[in-house]
Amino acid sequence: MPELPEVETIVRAYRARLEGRRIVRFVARVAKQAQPSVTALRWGIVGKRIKRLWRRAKYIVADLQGGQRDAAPASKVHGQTSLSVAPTRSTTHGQASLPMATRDGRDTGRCMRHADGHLLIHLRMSGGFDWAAEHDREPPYVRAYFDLDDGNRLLFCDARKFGLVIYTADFEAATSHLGIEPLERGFTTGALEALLRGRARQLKPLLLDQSVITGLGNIYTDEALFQARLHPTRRSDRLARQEIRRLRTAIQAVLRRGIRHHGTSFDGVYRGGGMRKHLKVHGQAGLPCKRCKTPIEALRIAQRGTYICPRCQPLDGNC
DNA sequence: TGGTATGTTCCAAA
DNA sequence: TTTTGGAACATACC
Repeated sequence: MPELPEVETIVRAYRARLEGRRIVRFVARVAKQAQPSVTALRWGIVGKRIKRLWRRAKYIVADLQGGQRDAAPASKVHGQTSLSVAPTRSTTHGQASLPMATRDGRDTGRCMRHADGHLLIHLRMSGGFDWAAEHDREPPYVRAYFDLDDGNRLLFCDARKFGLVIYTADFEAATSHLGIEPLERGFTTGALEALLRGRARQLKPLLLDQSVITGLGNIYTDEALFQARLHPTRRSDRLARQEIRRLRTAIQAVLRRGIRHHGTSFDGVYRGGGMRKHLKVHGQAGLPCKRCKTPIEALRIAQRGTYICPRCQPLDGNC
């Protein structure tokens, strides 16, 4: 389900009911989906208030604020004796200690617990949110949940278990691998030109690379390349300035259109949006191109199903 | 049964 | 060094 428009849609839908709420309990049922660990995540988020809910790339981000003396239920974490030491008066200036392990696994003893910090959630292939109260019985695939101070329970559902729930005290470091936001001011033709000319890669895998441009996934990449009339295997450093301008415009247009329609429903996992019926090439193999009536072709590029109009998106020449 | 799936990461090969 | 291909992750669906 989730590319930028789907994540943005979820953020907008949940913002009003999450901002200002305090997380009073966190349960993870699949340990590997909680990072850096279930214990560290619980320690980082429980007792804190969600100051702001927003999106960075395909991550749902909750800016956290504060923490209570009894915030982390340390003594209730069985088998974690190192956590049985409750936060001391150091919480008065916003920090407490948390045992941490180094990369090679040694316990360094302690590091600082930040009063604030950030909760990041990545939905990967099949993740999504839900409210417990909206069901008589628990819906399927609940992998984690958050109890809030207003009595509500936010569910993190994820059939394929690829999604991630992350706590970080250093947001900059945690997101330093991410590229430019395509809907922000800085995403100019010049900025895109620099990104494209700086490497010699095929367009489609380059657009899917989150360290270059964030938010595009398989569907919106196909749509953007179609709108820009560019073949997905064109080399990034061989586009004319005019083609780069078209590509920038197309990327922003398809993402904004996706947001406007609340994203794209797909394979029954995500049922939110209506963008599906506005797709022009993705998943349309054999159907006539909306622009020139040529049948849409299905290709395999970078191991991803890829859809193009062979006439509108020629490998060389112009449409 | 086999192929495919909206994402990401890691490793090997070119 | 950079880029590409393949596999892996876990599960559902056609």
